[in-house]
Amino acid sequence: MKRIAESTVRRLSLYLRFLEEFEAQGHQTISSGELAAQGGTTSAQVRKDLSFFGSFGKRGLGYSVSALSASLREILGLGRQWNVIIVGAGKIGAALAQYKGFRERGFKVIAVYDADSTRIGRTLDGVTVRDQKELETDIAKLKPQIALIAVPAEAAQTLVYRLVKSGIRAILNFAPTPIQVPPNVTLRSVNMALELEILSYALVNNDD
Amino acid sequence: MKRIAESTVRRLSLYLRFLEEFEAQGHQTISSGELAAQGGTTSAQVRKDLSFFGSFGKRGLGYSVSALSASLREILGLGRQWNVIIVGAGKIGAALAQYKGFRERGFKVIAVYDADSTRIGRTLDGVTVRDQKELETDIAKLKPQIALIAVPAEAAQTLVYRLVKSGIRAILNFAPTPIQVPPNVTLRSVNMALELEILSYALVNNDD
DNA sequence: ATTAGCTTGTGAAATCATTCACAAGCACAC
DNA sequence: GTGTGCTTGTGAATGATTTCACAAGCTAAT
Repeated sequence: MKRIAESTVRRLSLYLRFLEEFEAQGHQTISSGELAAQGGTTSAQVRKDLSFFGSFGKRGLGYSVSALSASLREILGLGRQWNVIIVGAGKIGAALAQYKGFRERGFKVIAVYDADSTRIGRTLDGVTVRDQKELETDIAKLKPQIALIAVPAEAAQTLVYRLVKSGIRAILNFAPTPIQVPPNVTLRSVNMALELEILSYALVNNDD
Repeated sequence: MKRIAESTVRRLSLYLRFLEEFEAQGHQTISSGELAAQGGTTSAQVRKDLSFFGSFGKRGLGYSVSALSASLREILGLGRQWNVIIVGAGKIGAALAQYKGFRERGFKVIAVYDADSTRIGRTLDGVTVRDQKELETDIAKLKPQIALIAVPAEAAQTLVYRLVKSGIRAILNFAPTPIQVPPNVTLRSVNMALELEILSYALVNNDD
């Protein structure tokens, strides 16, 4: 299949949220326009996004909420549980470990690691913080598919090498530094200070 | 000035990081190629990004590290302190309130709010959690420019209306829901579960 | 059965972003 | 001062994404 743009995947994920809300409200069908209104996009965009994966609607009627939800879950690979490890049990790592939103979407935090002996042994929402020395053996045993990294910037790249070598193929990085990964590994980064700098730029430059 | 793409602003912010590292290492000048290598982009991209704002380099030589740093800080509006409030003192809000990276870049958390009486009165890194009822009067008095929101999804949109009405013009949203803002307000959203879903998609669909 | 009223799916067009490629400019050596 | 070696700044070309616009298809009413 043709490569799909990340922006498209991101929107599909949003559409799925709305569909679930719609379903909870008891609606049977939804049009591309209604879906678009929720996500701040256009009906043409919605239809184009979906068209990359097939044809899910009925002309004149719209989309079946439940059928489209199911299709999107299938496309996004959400029909299963993903096992996640978190490396770094500082403020951010601990907050992530206890974040309910992951579990609701099928992402289960199965282990948390840190290098600091004062943090090792603590329990976060039922998961005990382990020594990062155990990473390699634990990954071999537990086979997590996704790693979240919330370690200091200096430690991030070295850690990523270790994770990749151990077989991790998807990483979500919260350390405020760019990371290199080989092409068969997917990396996404969330850099909160950088988001604030973009806001700063907007505040200084927007003369609406 | 012509509207600048967000991706460009994001990269400028990254370049600034590298320049600061370079400066700490005692380098005087840097070429677009060196800057690009750090940020995983190309030298042409670096030069194009900068060209939107002027001409900062010397042909044959490259850029003065200190001069370019200063220019980027100026462009990004970082030559000043920005006052930030955080609404929501749960796990994520509390982690944000204590995150050192903001302060280092000139973003000062001056107040934290919550609706839950068990959280009100707690102190997070020198800032006491206040009742969200005080938001309007506090904003009028303290004039923060930026708000971070870390409240439950259901509460987010209503909160944003209140913030906008009180004069906030830049919002960083961590609540896992899309938010509407008027055109004179800049909104950015960080949705962690959504990032994981993009990783899920990649895991299911990448056959490298 | 035909019509009216919607809504999809999708090529084509338009817009936006990145990469190419090269003239112009600077520093240093001789 | 002339030449050599780099590196910038930038139009032009390419590539990617979004928007447009409309034929095709479905439902329900008559």
